[in-house]
Amino acid sequence: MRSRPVILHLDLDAFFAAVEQRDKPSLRGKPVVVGGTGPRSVVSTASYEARRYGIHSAMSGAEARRRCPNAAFLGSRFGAYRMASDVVMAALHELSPLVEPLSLDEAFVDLSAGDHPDLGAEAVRVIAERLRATIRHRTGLTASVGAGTSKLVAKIASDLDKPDGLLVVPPGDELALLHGLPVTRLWGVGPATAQRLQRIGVTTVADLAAVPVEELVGLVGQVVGAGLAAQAAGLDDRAVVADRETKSVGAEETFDTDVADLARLRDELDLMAGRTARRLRGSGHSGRTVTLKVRLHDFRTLSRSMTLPGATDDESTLRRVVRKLLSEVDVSDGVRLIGVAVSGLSDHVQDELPDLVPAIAVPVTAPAAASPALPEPARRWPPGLDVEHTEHGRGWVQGSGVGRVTVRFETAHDPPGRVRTFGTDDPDLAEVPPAAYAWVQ
DNA sequence: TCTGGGGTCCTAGGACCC
DNA sequence: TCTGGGGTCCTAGGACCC
Repeated sequence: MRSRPVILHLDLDAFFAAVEQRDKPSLRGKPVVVGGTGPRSVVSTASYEARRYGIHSAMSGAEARRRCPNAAFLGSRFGAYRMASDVVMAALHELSPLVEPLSLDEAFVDLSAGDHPDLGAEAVRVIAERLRATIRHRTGLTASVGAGTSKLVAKIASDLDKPDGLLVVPPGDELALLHGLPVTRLWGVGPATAQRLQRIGVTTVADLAAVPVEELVGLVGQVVGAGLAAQAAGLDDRAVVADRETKSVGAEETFDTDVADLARLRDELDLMAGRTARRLRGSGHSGRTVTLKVRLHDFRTLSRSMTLPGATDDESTLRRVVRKLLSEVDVSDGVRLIGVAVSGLSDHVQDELPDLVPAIAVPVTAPAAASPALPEPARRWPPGLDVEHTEHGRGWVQGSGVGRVTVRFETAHDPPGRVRTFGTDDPDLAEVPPAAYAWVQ
């Protein structure tokens, strides 16, 4: 526990959807859903307008469409989100070197490591308001900020005054704040734990605080049990940790329909192994433990792993290991997801000695017959994609189908723009990377 | 048309070593 | 012919988070 409210938690409001509304003026004030466009996809983020229809993160796209068929359903534009996130994280680093990102849109900051003469509640409020204004100016996005004497309190506080809010919890007010909340607001209380707690009559943090630690430990295990007891008592001295090390890297994919064909599964597995290897190399890692993840048609999830004598980031090694692991799983009833992950990471890529990789007997598949002159794949125009037309300029894909693509021509600083329709093979139309947001002076 | 994709952390059992 | 205990590594599964 700190004596002053020096821990900030910042959370960008409806982040992905807010970036879309910022960059697509015609969608401002309207229900926008990012994700949920594919047959088995789920919602990543819903704008506040869409939330009024009951749409929320992790809801299936089908359900979201049922609730609000007229919402704009867009694919993710990670490039744009990443750029906005980088600007926000840079603003946080101006306050303190101790910044711990939790995701693209969330981070803790420990102000006590920064250059601040006064960190009383009122001074912290001023710092946080200035931060929110800076972020609004540089990114066009709103952020909610919570501040308190611990991570626990700061995180809860940022959530209590959302969106576009600020709540500084003065030292001494922590328990009063926590005890009124449902247990599900605490770290580590998901559906399973919430259900167990409910069975012993615990639904609020105040209820939880009345339960002896030993009983909690018996109910949910040593670590979670002790953690819950501490949170209920308002005790949390976890440090803000900058530069957390990556522990694993992987790639996975859910199929539109279940796949039972072994050759097809192996092809998909090769793709996942390739993505994983590229990501490993991109982050300068290599790892020893290779894990295959398989989700069966009935949603049961299996994993098979193998630890190699030495660390690797090599695509063909991953392919061989993961194929071997696949041969240990019965996939004849169909598979809905397949994934590859590498853990046991080393800090940097090592020279791989060939004899470190065990010889693995892999079922040999006939090499694909060299197919002459593959037909040009059809150009894909997912909704939300950034495009540019030689005559009409920049815009985004509003929809596509039956050989046509509809584009709205507008950018962040325009008024809502006009819509035009083109053939999907129009040579004047091209995909472009997301534009950087121009800070308005 | 139920249930993504990127992760982290914990538990429990068995192998193996001292 | 009795039988320990601690530590580490590996594997599989599950809960949880954004």
